[in-house]
Amino acid sequence: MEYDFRKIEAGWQEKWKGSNAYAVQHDFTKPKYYVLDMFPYPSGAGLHVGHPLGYIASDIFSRYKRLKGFNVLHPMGFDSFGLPAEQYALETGQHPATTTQKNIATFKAQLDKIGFCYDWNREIQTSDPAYYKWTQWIFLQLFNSYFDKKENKAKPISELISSFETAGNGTAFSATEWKQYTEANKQAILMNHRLAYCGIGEVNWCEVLGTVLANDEVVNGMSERGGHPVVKKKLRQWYLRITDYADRLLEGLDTVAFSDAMKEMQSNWIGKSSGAEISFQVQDTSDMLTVYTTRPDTIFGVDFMVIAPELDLVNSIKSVEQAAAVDAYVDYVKSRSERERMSEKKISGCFTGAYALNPFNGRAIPIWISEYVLAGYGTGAIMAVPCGDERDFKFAQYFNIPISNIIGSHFTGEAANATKDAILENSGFIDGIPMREAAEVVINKLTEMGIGIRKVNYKMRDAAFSRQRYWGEPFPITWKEGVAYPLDESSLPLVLPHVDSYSPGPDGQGPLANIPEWVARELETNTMPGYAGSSWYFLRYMDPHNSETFCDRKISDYWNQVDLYIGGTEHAVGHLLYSRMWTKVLFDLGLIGFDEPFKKLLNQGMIQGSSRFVYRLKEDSNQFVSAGSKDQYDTVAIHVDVNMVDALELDMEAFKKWKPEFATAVFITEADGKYICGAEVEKMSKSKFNTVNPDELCNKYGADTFRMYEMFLGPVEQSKPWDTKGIEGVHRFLRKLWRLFFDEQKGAVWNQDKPNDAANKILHRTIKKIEDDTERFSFNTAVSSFMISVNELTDINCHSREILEQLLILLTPYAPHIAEELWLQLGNTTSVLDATFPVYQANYLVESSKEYPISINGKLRSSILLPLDMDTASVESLVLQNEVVQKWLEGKPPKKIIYVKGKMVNVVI
RNA sequence: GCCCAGAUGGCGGAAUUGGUAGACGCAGCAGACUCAAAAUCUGCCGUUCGCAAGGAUGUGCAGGUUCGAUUCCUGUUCUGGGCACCA
Repeated sequence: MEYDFRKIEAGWQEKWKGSNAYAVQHDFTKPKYYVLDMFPYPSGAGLHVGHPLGYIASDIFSRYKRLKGFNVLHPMGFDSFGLPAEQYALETGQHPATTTQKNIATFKAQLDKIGFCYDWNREIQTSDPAYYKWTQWIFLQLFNSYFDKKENKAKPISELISSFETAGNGTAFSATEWKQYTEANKQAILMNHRLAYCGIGEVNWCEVLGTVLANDEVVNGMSERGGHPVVKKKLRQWYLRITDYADRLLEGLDTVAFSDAMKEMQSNWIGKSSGAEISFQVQDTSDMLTVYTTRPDTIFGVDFMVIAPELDLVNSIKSVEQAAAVDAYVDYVKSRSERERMSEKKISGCFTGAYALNPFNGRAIPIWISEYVLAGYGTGAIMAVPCGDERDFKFAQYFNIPISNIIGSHFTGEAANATKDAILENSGFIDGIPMREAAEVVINKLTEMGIGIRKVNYKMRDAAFSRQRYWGEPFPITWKEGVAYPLDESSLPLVLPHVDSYSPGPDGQGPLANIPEWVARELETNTMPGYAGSSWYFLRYMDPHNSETFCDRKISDYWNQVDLYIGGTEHAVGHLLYSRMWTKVLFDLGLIGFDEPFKKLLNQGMIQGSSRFVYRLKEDSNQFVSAGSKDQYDTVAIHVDVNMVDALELDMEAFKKWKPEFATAVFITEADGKYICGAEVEKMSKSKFNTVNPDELCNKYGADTFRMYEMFLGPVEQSKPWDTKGIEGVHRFLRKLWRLFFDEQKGAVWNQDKPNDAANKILHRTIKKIEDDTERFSFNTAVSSFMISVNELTDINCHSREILEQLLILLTPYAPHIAEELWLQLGNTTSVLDATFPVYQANYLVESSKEYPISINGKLRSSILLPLDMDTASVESLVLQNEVVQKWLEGKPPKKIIYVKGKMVNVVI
């Protein structure tokens, strides 16, 4: 009987489906475990081998926890709103809903082939009205809430209104004044408090295309489609007040098991700093220039000011002489994306002709504009201290601005020194004070003078929450006379209407602005961004069909936090921060019982593509030269489909058949007649012809082989290029495992023999290793220890059912199909999915002696077998008697002997 | 530019707490079985000197700490991810 994996896998997938083997019950008496993957965006390209890496890891862990007796929730769904579907609709006229459904069907078929244990009854799709009804509902909760800074939590906005009605807001208006305000006025004030609010933001605007572009669609300041100029345009936008949660998002990091790198990325993104906001009088005007600085102690070292070119202040302070230069520079900056501005190495800027006055000595400080100062951070203006800040120093040098020194010998004039350890010089009233103490003194003085305050600042900005797009959740908002009103909850979902054209609406509005009925109802024409649906989807899986509420509180109390969340680091600061914020809001409003969504986060690495190239001669487009001699010609590298290249050797016949233009290709080969391709690691993408389809591998080798091979590639967290070579080895392993049970000629070879000590030792060592490795997500080493144990059981000719049965349970999470089949063949009547994970027994692994490595001066020279319980003196004397040691000692006594019990011996001479 | 991560044989990787570098697998080489092939099995397999025994050298690069460093520290190079409208 042979290992017919195709029959076995198809058969079991069918049976498991039929028996609802993966249906999850709300058995509140069982301990729960929630394993979640970041759900995919169902792109038209289908699944490639990079997607399943994390899914396989989570599937293994889910199945492992199930064997360990947990009630495991392991759902899957689709993040099905998004730009590519809309783009595709623009190009082909097909409705995004249609193409999205088609793509989802493909994804599901592909996922099912790999044998995942999803409970598809719980599938969610963010573009399904039954789902986004609740996305809209949560948006309304955000809209109807404000952040109470005293209590550091969200509350219903009605509470804020009643406090305005009874006590005003304390400073700006009284209760009486509030009551006299017009409705529009009241709403405008409330808008400043809502967690979801409207404001003005800048977008990438392309006049020619008449549309707003994503950063992705802008290349070098031009639109990707058509290459038209892109400028920034101010538009009304929705925002989420995530900055109010900055501190809690920071503190929450201490309560979750994310990698240190992940925590650091998030905390850098939030970018909390403390310092002061200082207002400088602009010379000969009544204007004040307010800067944010973390170093108020350096105020006497300020040699110039830099303000963001887009600030309105620029226009009011620029001098007549500088006006033309300033306007030209502002125009230049308008054409630059924020990314370009931040990564520009070339120094640029323009003097405004205006001066600010140092409040302590009245010194006139020139005010410049430069693209490296961004309007969105701090006050959009900085005080530049070239002796203490590298960028300021370079700027001063470049523009020949004289540099003052306030830190004495700490500043050489060659480079800035950001030290905080200097004693201040040339610093007026803080002369002679250590910098660390001076900050405090300066802030107090500024506060006294009424021109400065202590200020905590965050780099993080409020999250832009609207898109001028069609394929997203409509906002449940109507506009009446410029005031936004929420729709009644009972009218949800506000269904995305059908459109005939996906072209943008007038004045940068989205396609919804083209629908007369929509506009007539004064509905918001923006839609929500891609991350709206993904900010709370982990909750909906718990209670996916509830039509009364987004998720029943009793149910969310049971399933609680996601115990293990698996996904890529590319979501480090986007999705993860947004979903953490939403969770905190829902918690504050009492809708759920926990305020961090993900207890443990595992980041899977990205599987990159390994591209292959042929080199076409520039002078003759029909000739292709092998990589070995390409330098002798003038060539163009062309991507070729990796599936027709064996390692680096091109299948020349397949290449000729690949595209008609290559049918008569002529090859300049290596001396042995082979055509060798060039190789490069790049992102896996259809356009680079480096994608490998999991379906084909499942067909050829089976899902179990594919699963184990993906794990065997290396640590899940690590990024690596895909290479199909090597999958044979894993397949061979499964066949070898099969042969422990069945012989092709003889049939069953497994027996009821009592296992010997050697077999038990192999089994129990494997139990321990698989359990340890699985717990620490070291799936690659787990696969390797399966290989080792099968090799060893084969070597000792062990076919004992008692051993093999336990091994199958261990293998179930990794290779469920073959495990279930062999389990059945051994005569079991229940599914191996519900078996109990074996318990490791230490007594089989007790050793009494160890082969110790013997080093001389740290270099391995020999080894000696020693009893583990031997005392140090005896060990040392035995080691010294060893002839290799004696040879190295040359009769002299050793300087030192280091004996680490159970590890090694090192003789120092 | 800024933030984060990574680098070990021909290749993917192992070494879990500073203690035998290269487990396991791929590729390769030699052999067994076979009419032949496939499948399977056995042996070899970092580099280098040596007939061998054995030695030297070796974890991106340059230093340092230590009896001992792939592991810790400093600097540096390259590669990957993110940088707020791709998801």
